[in-house]
Amino acid sequence: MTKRADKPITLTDVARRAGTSTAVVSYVINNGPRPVAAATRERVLAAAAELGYRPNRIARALRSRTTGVVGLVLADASNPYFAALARHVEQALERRERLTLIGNAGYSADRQRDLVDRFLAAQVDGLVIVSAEGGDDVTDLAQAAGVPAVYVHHGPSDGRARVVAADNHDAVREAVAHLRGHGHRHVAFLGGPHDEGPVAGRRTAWEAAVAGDPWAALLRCDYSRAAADSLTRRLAAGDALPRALVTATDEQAIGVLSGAWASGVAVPGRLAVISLDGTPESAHTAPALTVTRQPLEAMAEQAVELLSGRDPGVPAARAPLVVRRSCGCDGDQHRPPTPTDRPPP
Amino acid sequence: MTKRADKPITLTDVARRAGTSTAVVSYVINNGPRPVAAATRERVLAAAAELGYRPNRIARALRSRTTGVVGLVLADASNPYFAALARHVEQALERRERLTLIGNAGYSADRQRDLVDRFLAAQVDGLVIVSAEGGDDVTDLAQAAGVPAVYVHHGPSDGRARVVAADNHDAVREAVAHLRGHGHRHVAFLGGPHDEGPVAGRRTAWEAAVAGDPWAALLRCDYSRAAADSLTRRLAAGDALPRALVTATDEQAIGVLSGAWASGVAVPGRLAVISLDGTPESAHTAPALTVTRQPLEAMAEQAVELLSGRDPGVPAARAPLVVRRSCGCDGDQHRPPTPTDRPPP
DNA sequence: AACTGCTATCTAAACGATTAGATGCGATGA
DNA sequence: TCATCGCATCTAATCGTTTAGATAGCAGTT
Repeated sequence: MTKRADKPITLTDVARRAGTSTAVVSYVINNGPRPVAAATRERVLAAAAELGYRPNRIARALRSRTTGVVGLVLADASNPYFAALARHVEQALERRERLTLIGNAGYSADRQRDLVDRFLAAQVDGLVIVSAEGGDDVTDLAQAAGVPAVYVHHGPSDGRARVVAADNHDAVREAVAHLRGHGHRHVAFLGGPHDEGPVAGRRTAWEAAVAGDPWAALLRCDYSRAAADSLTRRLAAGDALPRALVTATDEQAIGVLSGAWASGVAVPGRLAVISLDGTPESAHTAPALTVTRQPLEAMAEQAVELLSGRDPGVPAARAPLVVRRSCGCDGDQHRPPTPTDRPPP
Repeated sequence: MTKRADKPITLTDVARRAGTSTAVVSYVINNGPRPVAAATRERVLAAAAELGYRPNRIARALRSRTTGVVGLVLADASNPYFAALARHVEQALERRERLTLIGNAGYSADRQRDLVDRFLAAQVDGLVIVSAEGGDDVTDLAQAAGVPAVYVHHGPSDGRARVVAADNHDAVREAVAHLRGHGHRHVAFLGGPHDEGPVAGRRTAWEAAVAGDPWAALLRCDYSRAAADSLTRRLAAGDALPRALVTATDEQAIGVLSGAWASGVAVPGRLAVISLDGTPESAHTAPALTVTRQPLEAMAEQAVELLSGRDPGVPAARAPLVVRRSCGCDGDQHRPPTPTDRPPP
């Protein structure tokens, strides 16, 4: 309790107090590479406790060349899907007693590169890159620094980088089949503006699922609520809305919902919707979204595991169909919302 | 381009190559405390560039006792309000070329303390604590380590700690007045389960605004979508819903919306709603929420400014009323959603 | 010629931990 | 009794920067 802000306690202080050298103190603190006599260990522990000693991780990092810090680069922290992914990555790292440096690239390849640069200068032990289409390939930077890097959700496709992404083929097939089960002959798809990326995988999966149906419409817009909202209003105004729609992302689905509401289009009555993300937000839209829930936690866990060099080898978990209201089912309309969707504070 | 992963370039390498001592290299790199002759400076810069030298921030931190890293502790990263706040804090730090260590306390005072402990061990230059009611007071820890700490949104009320929070009095008054303008005599309030915290400030502001109206109902539930959703369903089932409601948070408002939808209650027709947060999500609910938007960016900026010791002295910015649909106005129903709400990727 | 003042640079001591190699010492075996 | 072995511990180098103090060279003064 006598520690002063202006004079932090160091290893040397503890050693002096315990009447040993700094080496033994170090051995005790981290069950060091060499054993210490029980009596001495006690003395050291006591001294450390009395002085309130806290190891200086910076000094440790300098010497041992490992910081216990991992850099997390986000394409867009505003997007709840990415934000949820980030949360799970942070938790997975926390479980392993590592700290998370976070940074937001805002869809800019330059800023992404810059961030990785700064993280590397801070000597991170690893990099997790939650990237979107158009994200720069920073594998070379990481490799030059000898730091392991893993992409999550989307990564360069040249095979040089490790990428963790869920396989959506089954999920999309299931979503389309479910809407067909509601009697919809033609199931449309709302994809992203470009053709690359994991969401393109979703699109091709949809194409496979509706193969042979020339009336199945492919729509495109940005992965944003605003874009999907105005697209929906435009289609509604031109009476060109499909009756059943699978959206690539929750953001788009939420935009569709608000656009439909504003246009007086009933969901699911006039337009049935299933989204392919399943972020927590999807449980409390009006109406609640039926989704195929991405295994975000498993993806985060796998990514962090890959950083440690261990290759879990497990294929990505499947995305289960979560039936709620927007597809035309009763969903949980009459049950209280499930508490697992968002635990109360 | 010849740098190898296994042999990082150090100051010494650059010095050797430039034919100088390490001191001058250091002086050049950071426009050091001493001047360097122009010619020498050129040689050093050239050598550094050729070798691809990147200063080791860990070593620098050890020597100069400043890491350029700030710790950000979040009460709940799942909550979009906190998440948005976190994003703005990260951006404010980014602007000052500082890195952000992030951690999620999950409403646990123990974990919050633990996180602060670990951040301090990592020698952060400052702490930003986005806390909720019940968050532990960690000022003592930070103070003992001589690290500046700032609370955002909510902090200990004993006056020892610096706390940044928006003043909501005017905002609440404005919200109530707006609903009265729509002809509602009695404006109810949905607050949190407890009475402490900044949201209690919102509650007392409401009490002041509806003073003299004995029919103005005070409702309470957790700050979660699920809780507000089921509360709304229960009230609707018992025909006990108010006609006009101000909610303390967006999360609650969104829960009210989904509960109302599931109960067949029309918003804003049967129930008018205004929320007091104004996170980006609120623009794309069905119907779009009328809110008083918290000046999150200003709060983040102010918090980070406080960390640097400068006291901006500015009072918290007011929360402006953003009129959309849920209050009964036309809102932006017929305009496409404003692009500033969520920029497309 | 000796001295003063500058400037540009070098030398070397920190920062706080980790850890290989040296040392001291008691027990064991021949 | 003396070498040998193991254990517990100490000594000191090291990680890559920063920066105060020493130094060298040169121009200007007296």
